[in-house]
Amino acid sequence: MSDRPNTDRRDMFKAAAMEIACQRGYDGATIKRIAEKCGVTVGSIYHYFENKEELFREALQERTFAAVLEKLVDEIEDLPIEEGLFQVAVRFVSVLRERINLFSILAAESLHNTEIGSLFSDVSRRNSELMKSYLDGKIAAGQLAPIHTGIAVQMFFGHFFNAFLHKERLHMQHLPEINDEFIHQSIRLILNGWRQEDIHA
Amino acid sequence: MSDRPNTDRRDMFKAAAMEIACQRGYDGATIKRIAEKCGVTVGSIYHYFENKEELFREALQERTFAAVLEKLVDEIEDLPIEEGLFQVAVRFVSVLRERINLFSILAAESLHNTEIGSLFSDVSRRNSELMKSYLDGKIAAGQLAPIHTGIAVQMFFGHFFNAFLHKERLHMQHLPEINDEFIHQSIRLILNGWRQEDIHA
Amino acid sequence: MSDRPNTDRRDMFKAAAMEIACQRGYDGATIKRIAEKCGVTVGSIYHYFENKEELFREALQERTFAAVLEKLVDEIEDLPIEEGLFQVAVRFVSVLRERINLFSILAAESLHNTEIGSLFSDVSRRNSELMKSYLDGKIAAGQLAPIHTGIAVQMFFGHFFNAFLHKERLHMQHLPEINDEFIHQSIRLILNGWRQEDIHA
Amino acid sequence: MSDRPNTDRRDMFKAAAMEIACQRGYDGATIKRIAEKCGVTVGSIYHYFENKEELFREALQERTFAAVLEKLVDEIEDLPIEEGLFQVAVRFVSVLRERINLFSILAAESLHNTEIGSLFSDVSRRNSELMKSYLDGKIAAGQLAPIHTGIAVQMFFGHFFNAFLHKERLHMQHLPEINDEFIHQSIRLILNGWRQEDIHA
DNA sequence: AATGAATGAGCATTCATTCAT
DNA sequence: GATGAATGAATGCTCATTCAT
Repeated sequence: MSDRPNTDRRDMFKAAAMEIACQRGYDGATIKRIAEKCGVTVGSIYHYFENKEELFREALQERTFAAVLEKLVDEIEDLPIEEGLFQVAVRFVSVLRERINLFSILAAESLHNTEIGSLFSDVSRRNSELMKSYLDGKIAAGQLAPIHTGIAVQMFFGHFFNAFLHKERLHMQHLPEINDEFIHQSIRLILNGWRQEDIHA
Repeated sequence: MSDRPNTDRRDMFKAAAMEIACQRGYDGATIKRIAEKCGVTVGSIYHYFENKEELFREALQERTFAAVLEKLVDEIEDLPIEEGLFQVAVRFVSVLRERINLFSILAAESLHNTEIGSLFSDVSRRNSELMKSYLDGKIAAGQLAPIHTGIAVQMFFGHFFNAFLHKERLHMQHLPEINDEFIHQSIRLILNGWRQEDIHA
Repeated sequence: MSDRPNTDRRDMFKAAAMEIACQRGYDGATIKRIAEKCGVTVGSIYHYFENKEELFREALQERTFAAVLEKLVDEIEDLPIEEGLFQVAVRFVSVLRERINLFSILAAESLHNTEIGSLFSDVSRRNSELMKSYLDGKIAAGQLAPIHTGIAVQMFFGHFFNAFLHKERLHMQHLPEINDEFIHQSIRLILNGWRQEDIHA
Repeated sequence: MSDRPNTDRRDMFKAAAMEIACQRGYDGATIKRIAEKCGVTVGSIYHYFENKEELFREALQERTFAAVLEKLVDEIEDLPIEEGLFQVAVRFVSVLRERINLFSILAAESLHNTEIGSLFSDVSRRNSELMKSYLDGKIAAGQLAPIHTGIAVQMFFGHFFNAFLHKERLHMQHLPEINDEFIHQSIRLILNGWRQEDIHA
């Protein structure tokens, strides 16, 4: 009836692919390992996906942050910026945590896999735009200094993405835990800057 | 003269390994490809390196940023912070640009290669510590607000690393160019914060 | 029907492995040669066996003498010792002859392959124990002198194993043929000893 | 002055080859490993030996038991047989122990290396003949029963060779230690036989 | 005499993919 | 839908041997 039958089965494969690729990389996520994790044979996967690349492209595409951000931007519209940024950061980190698999692969593979690279680029752009328009609104409303929002957004997401990857994926022990306290301090740093005040006076 | 003679040859292999790995990942940088690029046979590489891992470990280890930062920290000691941070950022970006191969592999492989992961972690820690002690000095001197330097350093390097990777490695076209202007604006953003306040008035 | 399906195919590989290893040793029995002998490609063997070691371990394990000896010991219980020992020796030699491949590998590889070595050791122990309990029974029944059965068993199997290997595997032409006459004389030698005494008069 | 210069150096290589081959087999005794053990480079060995086979052939040839046995046979001529056989066995075992390397390789490689096989065969024949003539003398002197000395000699050496290899090379723990007691018991078994008869009364 | 660099063939193993059943 | 068998190419690595220096 449909050309994409048995969605459950496809999803199972995608989930398994993500999980394994997270631990062993794209090359390490062999079709055999994915099949074994799902309790089927190798050939079976080829019944659902043309090839390995299709499996991964689909799995990655349907697991991005942009969808979450879209809703979120509306919800925080009326909060004070500090609170709004906090909400976004919290959700961002929680999505990273949930979908650590996806982002690991995205980060790692996009560096030498054109297709995944452009997918990453698209996701990144959508996020940037949503966030920029939020910040531009705040500037227009006089709640934020007239900063370069392009750079600001990059700094915002980049900071949390980096911090998360290094702490929770690479387990760098010299780094602070990524919790509410960390997020609060980060945002305060972002908002207030590092400069010693009377200096600014 | 040394127990690791014929440094030239070893260097050639390391450079080739970096270059190929940058384009095709660690797994994609096969010994055969490295050998071909150097115009020798596979076995020849094993005359110089115990195995693939040794080749990469050495190549990566001797291409980190920490050495550069060490000298730099002394040089900028007496500059105003804004200028000091600018110098560090400029040098950081220029090293990234020079050694884009290294950092691509580091970023990509450390996610699922324990050895490279811990190497990355070490490098990261050394950088953090150097920069933190610089910032702590500035705080003690009253030139910087008493911020959480751990987070600040992460934000600083993380921002430029991310921006660079996304722009110059992944070629995300919606992002601004990484030039002096970008660095200046980024640092001003960092120092002043985003907040709209009488403070800034 | 079983978790190790397609027994025929597995058996084919094991048989080929034995045959080649007999002629060229364990190291000389490459997977490629085994595959070629079976008319398949290399990868195909790995569909049936985890690795080379598993292939050989299984092949060897199912070709030991202990199983034969187990039955035989019951059958010869009531025969006179000379006849009983003759039966065992005849069967032992005939199994050696049948499975010359196996024993060659066992003998050769166990000297520098731990796994095969311990397999050989196990087989050897099982044989020893079966034979010892047979001899102990005979001693208890007063049909045999109260000898050190451990050494006796070693001497018994050792003699026929050695004689066989040297004559039929290494083709040492100065040695007598291994036939019924040889076995009879060997057993008479074993039972009566070499000593010249009025005893034998 | 000679076409085989620098005997010391050649001997060093042979000894190293034996030692390594004993632990890892003929194939495992690579030229590189032999060179490393001797503190020279690979190419150096080829200065002394045409190839690997020549190195091993020579090493094996000059390390047999026959020379020892030749002298021994004279010395024991006048001892009672039991004592004579004990002396031979003791010396045989001690030579095995000393040259365990050689005999391991001989036993292992002769099974699939024609050249080594025929070398082993020669050594075996020389030993057999010496021992047979000793036994034949004893029979003629009426000190030994008129046994088939060909088989007897095979049994004698075969037993100790087997026992030694299995116990001290393969470390089969269920087997008795190879010591004077073991040798004594073995010889008594050989001389008196196993049969329980009024004969022995 | 010795070195060190190089080679080419070979090895065990893995993998994405195909396809008859 | 699913399986299991098969393939062919590739991978990291090893080895005996050669040879200019």
